[in-house]
Amino acid sequence: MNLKELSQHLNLSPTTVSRALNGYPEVGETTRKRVVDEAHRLGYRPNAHARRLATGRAHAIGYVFPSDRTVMIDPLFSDFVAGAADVYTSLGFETLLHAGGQEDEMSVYRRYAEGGAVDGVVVQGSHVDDPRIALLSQLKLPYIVHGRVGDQETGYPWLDIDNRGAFHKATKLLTDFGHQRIALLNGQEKLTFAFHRRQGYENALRDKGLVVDPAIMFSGVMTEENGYRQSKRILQLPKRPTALVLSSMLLVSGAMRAAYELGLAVGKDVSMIAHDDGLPFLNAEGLVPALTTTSSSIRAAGSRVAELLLERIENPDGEMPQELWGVDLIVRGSTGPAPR
Amino acid sequence: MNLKELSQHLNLSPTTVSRALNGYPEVGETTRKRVVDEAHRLGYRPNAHARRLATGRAHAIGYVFPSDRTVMIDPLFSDFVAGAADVYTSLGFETLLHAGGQEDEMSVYRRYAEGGAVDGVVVQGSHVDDPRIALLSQLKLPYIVHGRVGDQETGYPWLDIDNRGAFHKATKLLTDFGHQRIALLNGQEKLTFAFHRRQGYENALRDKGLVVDPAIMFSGVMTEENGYRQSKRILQLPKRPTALVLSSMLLVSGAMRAAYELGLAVGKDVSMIAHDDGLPFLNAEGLVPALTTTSSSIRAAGSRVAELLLERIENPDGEMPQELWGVDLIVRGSTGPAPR
DNA sequence: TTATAAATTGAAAGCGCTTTGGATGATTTG
DNA sequence: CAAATCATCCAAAGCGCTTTCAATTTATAA
Repeated sequence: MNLKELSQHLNLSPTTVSRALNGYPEVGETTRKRVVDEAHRLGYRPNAHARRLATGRAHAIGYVFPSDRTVMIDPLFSDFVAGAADVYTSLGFETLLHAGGQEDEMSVYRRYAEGGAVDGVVVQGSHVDDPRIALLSQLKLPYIVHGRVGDQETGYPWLDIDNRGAFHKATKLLTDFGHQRIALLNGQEKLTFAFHRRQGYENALRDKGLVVDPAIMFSGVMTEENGYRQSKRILQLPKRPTALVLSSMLLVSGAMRAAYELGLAVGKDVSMIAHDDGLPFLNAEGLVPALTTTSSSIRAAGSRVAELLLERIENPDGEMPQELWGVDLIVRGSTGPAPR
Repeated sequence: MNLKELSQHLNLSPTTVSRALNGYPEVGETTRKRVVDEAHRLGYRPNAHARRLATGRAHAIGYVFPSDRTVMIDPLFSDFVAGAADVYTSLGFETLLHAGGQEDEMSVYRRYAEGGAVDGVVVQGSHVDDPRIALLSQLKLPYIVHGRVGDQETGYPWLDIDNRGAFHKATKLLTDFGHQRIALLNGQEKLTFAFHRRQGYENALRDKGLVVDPAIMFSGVMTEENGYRQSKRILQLPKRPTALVLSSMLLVSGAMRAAYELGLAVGKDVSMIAHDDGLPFLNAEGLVPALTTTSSSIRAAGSRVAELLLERIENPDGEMPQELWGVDLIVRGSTGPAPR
């Protein structure tokens, strides 16, 4: 069943039927109703590709994952995409996923731009020094960045959470509790979010005149195992830290394991505070003691990024969105006064 | 830059250029080279939609997620899709994601089938009684099921791991170690994989004449928190089990936490064995003690499913793929003789 | 009542590609 | 040397939709 057949059924021209279905005003209300009803009755669905070819709009958004496995693998990204897919789906857009393959990320963007496969893309996992932005601007392919490119804030559209502020708050809470030696277990610091978190952490330490000690800092892939290993290493140092700041709930999972094993009571012997992205399978409140967190839903960010991108596609010359989300500090049982 | 322009540059007809680029034999080798080189030089990319309209093939595969959030949310699904996306990408197929929205899953399939948006779909999270299979067969939309529909094995294409066998093996290992009371922490048993795992578990118990006790069995969403809560509940029962069989590494994470908290040594006071889907952020070997697992990479399954689906699209009347993957039992430190 | 504007409808020309059914000239065969 | 075969190439007809432009009908104004 295609447009032509449908229009013959109705004794109308394809033109009119097309207009009726797409809500154009030049068609009488009675005919519109007739058309819509019949289309529904016959289960007519317009051919997506024909429409795209005719309109030049793909009605699709692309997510291309860096070939770097450590990124694709991260459950944060899935949750972020899930939030976005919700939005696209409800607005009739497709969500395209591009992962792996020999073709590199940049050339995928080129193909997207020139082949018209998508109307826009979302850049995830932004690096401190990210070449993708320049390319996309040049390609005139609408895009939005989740995160930021290092400290650059102007000239491109982005949505980010205040990672620096969050980790400043988190660390300050600990110093206010009297902690003097505070460890940091961070993500890969080539990624902007981790870079910012480290800055927040360091600034808070410096505010109190505390030293920044690389021996109690870790930067790497945020797996449970790294959380365990690094915590264990750090908590066995001669000058053991009394608190840990962690970049992910997965790291926490490992860190708690290490603490239990070393016989350290979380919230007493060692305080922990982590950033919680709201991963559905790992709940900060469900831990014992409940975990103090800086908290921000990555899924919500995914949805909002999707909205902003669609607006931007609709109106490319509109204002360039640049949203910085505040992060809540939620104090629970895993943080307490420094032991003496 | 489109086909027409490119062909004018070359003083050839669009026909010849198209053929040269797509590897048809009716074009001279010298011209082909000329065409390919020039196309490359000018950065020509065929318009994806035009090609699709002309060929009638979407060159895309759809993944529609059940509106049930507990499924979309599961990191297993992301890893499964990631594995598949790898394959599609490298073969020039797009991966379409459909999540949420008001449109229900079934009507998305209808739209896909009639609008030609995709060449096929993958059914994930198969239920014991899954209505999707009947619909898809009727729609003549090529598909493949990851998992099975209850005990039905014929009449539809599927790839599954031997969940029943895996959990039989796992439970048998424990009974062979002399365990008499063995708890099960399972996924939602409306999902076939969990249903099968339970069967494997129960059969192994019955083999030894042990009772199946609902009091030490759990079925639900596989989160860390459920792992913790249920293990804690079960390990505090008057007749405490000496071993746990778990359906997911996330459950293990919580279960270990519970064990530590109750002062039970894993591998001695309580044995644990879990199914490991190879999630990259939660490593069974990295636990202490290293976890005994039944192990099977869900990512690899994703890739294989993708391959099978593509073959099926290529050749719809070929043999119907039905693959049952064996599951390895890897014995590590978390299992030991029953304490007396 | 007639000229004019407004509301509806349709014919036809794309969108950029693939593919059928020839053409053309070069090569081989009897 | 004529006939048949090959190797190349091209014109043109779609694929199923949207959209411009024109035609027709109906409502409104003079």
